[in-house]
Amino acid sequence: MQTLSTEDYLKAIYHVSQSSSGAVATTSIAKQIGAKPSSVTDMFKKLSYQNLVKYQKYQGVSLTNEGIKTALRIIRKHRLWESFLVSHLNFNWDEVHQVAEQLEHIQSEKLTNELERFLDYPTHDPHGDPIPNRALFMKTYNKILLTELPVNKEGVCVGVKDNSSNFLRYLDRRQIGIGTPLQVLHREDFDDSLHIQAGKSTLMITKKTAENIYVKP
Amino acid sequence: MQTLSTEDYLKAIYHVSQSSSGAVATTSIAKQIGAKPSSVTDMFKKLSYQNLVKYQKYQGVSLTNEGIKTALRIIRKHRLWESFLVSHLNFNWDEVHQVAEQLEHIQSEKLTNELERFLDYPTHDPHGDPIPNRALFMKTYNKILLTELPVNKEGVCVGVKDNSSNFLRYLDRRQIGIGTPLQVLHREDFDDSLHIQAGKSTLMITKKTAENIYVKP
DNA sequence: AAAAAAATTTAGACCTGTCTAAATTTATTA
DNA sequence: TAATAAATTTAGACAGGTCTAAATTTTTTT
Repeated sequence: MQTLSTEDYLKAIYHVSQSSSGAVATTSIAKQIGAKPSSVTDMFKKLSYQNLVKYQKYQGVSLTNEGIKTALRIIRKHRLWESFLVSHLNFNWDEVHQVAEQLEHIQSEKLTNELERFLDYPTHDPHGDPIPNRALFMKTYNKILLTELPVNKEGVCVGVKDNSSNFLRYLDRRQIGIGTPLQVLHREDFDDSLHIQAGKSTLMITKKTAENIYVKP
Repeated sequence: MQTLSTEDYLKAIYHVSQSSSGAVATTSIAKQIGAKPSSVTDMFKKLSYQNLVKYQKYQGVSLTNEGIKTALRIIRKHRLWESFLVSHLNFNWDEVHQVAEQLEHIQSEKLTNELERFLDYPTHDPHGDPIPNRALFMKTYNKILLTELPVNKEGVCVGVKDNSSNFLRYLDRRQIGIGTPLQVLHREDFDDSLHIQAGKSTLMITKKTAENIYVKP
């Protein structure tokens, strides 16, 4: 049984390790958690003692199998709750994160599994991220960044990289969401901006925006 | 903004003060919370410093208006979540308490209010306890203990005093629940046991059982 | 490869909430 | 009412998680 804090660290380590290769550095977790590197070192030692991470001084950490399982259990809960908030409690996709950060720590297998059933076994959360099932397995389809979609090839928005409220609300205003058909009409060499077809409207987006949208070709 | 612990204490103080008159004693809270009296004293000082309770050395505590409001906000969440667990997640009324103890600490007004809307503004939880509304007001109808119901007078079960799993499952087996029509057919002088009509069946219950069932005449 | 910069760890401190053991106050009983 | 019992508080300690400041190691740059 983990404390709130160890759960937060395991999740952070999992996420950082997904988006980079090799061991996870102290500083990267400090940034993610919002703590000082010295605090992170302390926690690395505790997690190592519990066999949730492999830790070598000055070399960062990597999750053990047990650590991965614990992280996935938390991510499962986080994403199920996000789905619930959007589908039944009138939350917008930019509002769910903060609340799900709290709900993900609730300990009750029955609650988690019944919530999953109630939601009819969703496979993806409101941001397009896959939800681990009861066996902690998740289906990840091969998605690419919108910047990598060849010109004129048709795709569908299946996720976002940046989950900030700012970005998500910006997408709302542009009427881009999960499931929106996307197509790159023209790539501007000068500043890498893109002219795209999004649903029924055409619009211009910057490289930075395109780098945060996942599409399935 | 309160910590988990202060919220637990406020709720405990509220409950104890409801079922007894005058100031709330250190020991009674120690029992309720499962902590040592010395710890309770420490917490009383902290709560007093925050103006959530009035505290006089050796004289126990009483909630301030602010303390009452905070306690009711937690009780509101607790009872809404219990209702949700029973009505949508297949929990039995004896299983909800432990999980609701966790969920009641989630901080999000929107979540609470949307949950209330989703449940269609319930006024009572699965144990018959009233749910404070958004303004923290709750309807309490005048209920009496089954022991106080005159012989042959018809009543309806509207709540239970003992919320333990043991007792609730016992009632399940006897097919007594919220809404069940109850009538005392005969009171046995020898041991105060009662012959009662419960729905369509007649059965015998002890005084101790009857003392934990609330009825509306 | 030496010097400088960046990352990481250690040492010592603090805060919250808890505990035990001892001291004090209040309540009960003889 | 004096003695005893019960309740309460104080004092000092500890564990978890955090911090700052200083020391150490690794990485980068010249």
